[in-house]
Amino acid sequence: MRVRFAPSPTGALHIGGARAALYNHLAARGAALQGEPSQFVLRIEDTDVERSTQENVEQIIDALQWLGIDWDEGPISQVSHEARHREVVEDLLARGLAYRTTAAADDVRAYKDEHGADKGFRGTDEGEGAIRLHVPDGETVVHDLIRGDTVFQNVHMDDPVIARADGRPLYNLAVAVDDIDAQITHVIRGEDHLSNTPKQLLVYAALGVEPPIWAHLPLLHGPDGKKLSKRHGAASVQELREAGYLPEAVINYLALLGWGDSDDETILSRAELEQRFDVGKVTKHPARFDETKLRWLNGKYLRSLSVDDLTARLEEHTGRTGLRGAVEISQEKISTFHDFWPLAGFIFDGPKVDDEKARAQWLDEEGQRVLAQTRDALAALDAFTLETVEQTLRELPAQLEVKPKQVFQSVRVALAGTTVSPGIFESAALLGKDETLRRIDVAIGGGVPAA
RNA sequence: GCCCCCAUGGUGUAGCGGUUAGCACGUCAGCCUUUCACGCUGGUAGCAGGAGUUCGAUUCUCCUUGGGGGUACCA
Repeated sequence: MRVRFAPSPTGALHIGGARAALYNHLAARGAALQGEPSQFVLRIEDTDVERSTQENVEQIIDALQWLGIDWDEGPISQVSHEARHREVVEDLLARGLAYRTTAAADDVRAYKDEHGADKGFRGTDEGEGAIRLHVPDGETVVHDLIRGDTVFQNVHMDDPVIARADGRPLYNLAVAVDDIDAQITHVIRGEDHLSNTPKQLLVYAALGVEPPIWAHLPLLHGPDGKKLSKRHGAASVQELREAGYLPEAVINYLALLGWGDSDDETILSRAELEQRFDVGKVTKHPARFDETKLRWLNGKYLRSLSVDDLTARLEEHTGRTGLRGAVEISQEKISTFHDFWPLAGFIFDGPKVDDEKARAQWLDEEGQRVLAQTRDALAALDAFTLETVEQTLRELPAQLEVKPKQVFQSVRVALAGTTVSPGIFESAALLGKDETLRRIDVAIGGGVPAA
């Protein structure tokens, strides 16, 4: 099995594209597991030289590598096949399978007005103009691993333009020729290509080459059912990465978006996916990309990481260092990298200053009285550890005859500036005795945290 | 307009003629609990509609409706 991923080099790796890449990759790796020689070819090219910039190509490669999708051949990043394409076009012309015509969109419309809206355009050889392929009578059947057979009546098909008047090749010719040359056996791509497949099949037939096995994936939509775009939030892998998701979670989520197994497992490792994935079982209907479940999955993966591993990733993502202690006490409370700083940032940057409500409720007269007592109790500790801090704080409510919540929340607001934080014993222990007492002092002195 | 594809709860899916229609996310309730989470328990919610075929349709066929794609001298 030889499959390829051939995105248009626009720079961003669209989520739908990433899923197509993943499915190709899983199909190849899965087949390899069965002992079948398999290759995954990466081809980033365009008949439009302008768009195929090195920068765009590199962005896609980078996104693919982040996801952990590797390739056996490629990437082919240049418009390197034009000569070959021209050669094929000349051959088709010479054999009378294609012809030149100056007919443009208006002429095609006029033709349909005359012959019927469902009749495909048929031109005559004028010896100049764009090059169109002759569509023969009959029908063209697309055999698809996911959809079964789809029959297209050739009468409905316009003679497709395969090259511009200046000889530069067009997509439908280029993909077919490139896939033939690369000896691709399975073409797994988005459903948006299904309607154009008959045109490509015509090229295969004209060249006398056995076509590959097709598999057209359903498209991805946004949460509202409309085409996925930036206004839905993240629409590309780069944006997902920036939003603080783990590549493992993204892969797992994408694999399950449009494909399901009779097995009910949800959390699947790369190895399990390679083993179980079956293109034939991909759904036929479009799926909505909804970040809610991705967040949940991401949290699952994030919590399963070792503290060291998570710390390293978080330090890379935030550009800060010395995060380990904070990571350790925050891990079970966050589901993406972006949740980390809002939760634990106070440890490094001081208490939050904008939560007036929390301060009003917990640093009022009663709160300050409790904090004063708390401060004394903590100050008396020789060893300021998680155990001693916890023991001390737990004894306070009874001694002061207040509810436990009064003590814990007042301390929390004094240390963090807000009512949401990692465990309070853990936070105090991490801050250390001096800093903990300092923050409590500041809170008692009027509740205004120091800079 | 023309051609093509698709249709199970709010979302992602399992199901492949007979099931109490399963699982996961979400949501709701409860438990746990120093906050927020995590975790656990339980609940809620679905076969788009209409004709057939059949002893029997979520499952097969057709129509309607709805959604999507294609229709460039774009990819």
